[in-house]
Amino acid sequence: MKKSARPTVRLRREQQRATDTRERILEAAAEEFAEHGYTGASTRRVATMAKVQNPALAYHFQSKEGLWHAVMTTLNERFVSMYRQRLQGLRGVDSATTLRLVMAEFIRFSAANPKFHRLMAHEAGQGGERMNWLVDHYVKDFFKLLTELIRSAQQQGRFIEGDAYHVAYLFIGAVTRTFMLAAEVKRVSGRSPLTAAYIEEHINLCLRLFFREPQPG
Amino acid sequence: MKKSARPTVRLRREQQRATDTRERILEAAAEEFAEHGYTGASTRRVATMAKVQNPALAYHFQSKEGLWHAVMTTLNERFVSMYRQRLQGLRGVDSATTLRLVMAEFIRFSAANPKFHRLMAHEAGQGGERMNWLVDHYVKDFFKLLTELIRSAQQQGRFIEGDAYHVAYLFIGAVTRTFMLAAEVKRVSGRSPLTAAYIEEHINLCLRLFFREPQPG
DNA sequence: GTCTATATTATGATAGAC
DNA sequence: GTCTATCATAATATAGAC
Repeated sequence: MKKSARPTVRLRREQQRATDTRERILEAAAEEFAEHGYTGASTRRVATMAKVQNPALAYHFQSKEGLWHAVMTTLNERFVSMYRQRLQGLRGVDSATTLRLVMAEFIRFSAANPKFHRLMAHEAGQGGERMNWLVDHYVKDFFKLLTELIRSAQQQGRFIEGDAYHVAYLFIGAVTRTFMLAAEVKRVSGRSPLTAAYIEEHINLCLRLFFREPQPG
Repeated sequence: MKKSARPTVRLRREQQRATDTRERILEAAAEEFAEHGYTGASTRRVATMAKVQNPALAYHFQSKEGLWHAVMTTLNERFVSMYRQRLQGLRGVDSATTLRLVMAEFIRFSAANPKFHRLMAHEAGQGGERMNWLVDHYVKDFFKLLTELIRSAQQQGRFIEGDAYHVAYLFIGAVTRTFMLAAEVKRVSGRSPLTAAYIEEHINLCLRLFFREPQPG
C-alpha cells in the first residue's frame, strides 16, 4: 500500500493542519463573539475571517454553542494558568504583597487580552445559561481566591476597607474599563491605552488607589 | 362631516396613542440593544416586547439604525439633563465639592439606569460609525466637563493625582461595573447591587476611594 | 397609525462527494 | 478534513388595504 507508506508522518501533517484550522477558527471566533456577543455573532463571518469554509466549524466544534464553549474554555484556562503560575512563585510571601503582585499581573493580562473581558461582560449582564456556566466554572473560583487575599491584606491594614466582593468589583472595573473601551478612550482623550507607557501608569494608579502603603522599590 | 366633528380631540387621542406606541417601542428597543448589541438585536423581538406589529417600527423610526439613534438620543439626553440640573444647583460651590456631588449623582444614575452603560459599552469596544457618533455627540462633552472638574479638585489637593482622563475612566469603571454586571455579582457574591443599601455603600466606597479628604456630614 | 402579506437576504446546520 | 450544494428558519424592510 503505497498510500500509507509513511503513515506517521502523514498523520502528523494532517493533524498539524487540523490544529492550525482549529486555532484559526478559535481566534476568529473570539474576535467575533467579543465584538457582537453570542446572539449577534455570525458563524459565517467567523468562517470568512478564519479563511475556512462554513462546515469546518461544525466539523471541529459541532455547533455555534460548541464553538462558544471552546473559545471561553481556552481563554479562561489561559487566565487561570496565568494567576496560578504567579501564585506558585509567591509561596511564603505575605498576603498584601501577594495581592499586589497578583493584581499587577491581572492588569498586564487585561491589557494584553482586552477581548477576554469583553467576552465575559457580554454574558454577565442579564444572566442566562451561558453566564451561569461561566460563573460556576471559572468566575466563582477566581473571586474566592481574590477575596481571601483581599481580606488578609485588609487585616494587615494594607488594603482599602469594605466588603471584599464589593471592592474586588471596584478594582476589576477600574482596571479593565480603559482596555475594554480602548477605541473610545483613544477618540475621547487622544491617548491609546494599549501602549507600554499607559499600561505602567495604569498599574501605578490602580495599585496606589487600592493599597494603603507607600510604593515599594 | 360627522367624522371630523371634534377634530382636535380626535387628533389629540390619536397622537396620544402614537406617543404611547413610540415610547413602548423605545423602551423595548433599549432593553434589546442593551442585551444583544446593535447587530445582535432583533427588531422582531422589539416589536413583540412592545406588543406592536413589526412595521410599526419602520413607521415610527424608519429603520433599525433609526431606532438605535432614537434610543441613544433619548437616554443620553436624560443623562445630560441629569448632570446639567445638578450643576445648576451648585453654582458658586467650590470645584471639589461640585465634583463630589456630581459623582454621587452619577453613581445614583448608574444604579437606576444600568442599561445606559451597557448600551454605550456595546459600541465603544471596537470603534465604528456608531461609536464615533456617540463620542462626538455626547461622550466628549461629558468628559470635557468631568476632567475640568477633576483638574480643579486636584489643584485643591482634594482628588487623587494622575492624568484627568485616565482617572476619570478609573472612576467610571469602578462605579459602573457592579451595576452593569448585576446578574453576575448576585450569583458570585450572593448580594444584589441594585438595593438601596448597596448603592449607598457604593457611593461611600467610590467617593472615599477617589477623594482625598474626610467624609463631610 | 395600524394591520396582513411578502420580497429579499442572512443565518445555523447538514448531506454527500472527494 | 475539506469541499460544494442546499435546507429550514429568522432577519430587515416594504407594499398596500383599512
